[in-house]
Amino acid sequence: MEVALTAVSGRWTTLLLRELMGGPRGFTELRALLPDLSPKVLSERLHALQERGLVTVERRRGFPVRTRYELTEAGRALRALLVELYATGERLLSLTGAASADGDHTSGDTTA
Amino acid sequence: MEVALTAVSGRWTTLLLRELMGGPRGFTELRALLPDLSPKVLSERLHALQERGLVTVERRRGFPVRTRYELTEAGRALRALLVELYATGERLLSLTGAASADGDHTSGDTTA
DNA sequence: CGGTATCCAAGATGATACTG
DNA sequence: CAGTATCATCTTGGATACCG
Repeated sequence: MEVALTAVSGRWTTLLLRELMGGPRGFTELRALLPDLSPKVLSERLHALQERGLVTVERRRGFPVRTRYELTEAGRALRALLVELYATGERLLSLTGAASADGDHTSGDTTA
Repeated sequence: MEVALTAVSGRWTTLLLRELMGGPRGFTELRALLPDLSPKVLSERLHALQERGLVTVERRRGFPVRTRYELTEAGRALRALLVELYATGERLLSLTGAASADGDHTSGDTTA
């Protein structure tokens, strides 16, 4: 559990992984997707993900420089965990009586 | 995802939840189960879990004082997440080439 | 038994500015 | 475009001692 928790822990990490699940992204592109994430922290997260073997980087020489961050198979293996985090979050919100975080799908039934 | 992640984040939190999954426990009992967890941090975790509605406390007057910490329904709703954390951890370990944490079910192939 | 109060060391995070 | 360097600060976790 430690390794899984470490993989997704740290502020912005889950959001960053979520963006990468949608396909390869560049540095500035990620900055735009996550506007409140400072370049320093983004850089740190990306390096951490690389060290854990969850992300690979591909650099295209030329001008301007192009970089692509892409999930490895191990990185993609986190999808089920992210889904479970989301599902558990929803369950918690309904059990503890808070409002849903995004659109209104608390309507009929959140018990499923 | 934030709420689910918050629920299980923090050092010792998953281990603490794991113990509580086994049934109600007392403070000193938890200390014994998690020897390296200081009383201050245990106290903090327990309060945090209460604030999030994941744990309830029952105090028995008399002597000596008896306290029982018990998971609420919301707290028990975390079981699936803990299981997924474990499963994802295992998957990560085999994909990134580390040794398995428990029994050997890495048999097939770690060379890829 | 069941905690709380203090103090301290480390790490995480963020703002800002600068480089290739 | 794609980062790194620096600095200040907030948050965590742990050791220890003490209280009801």
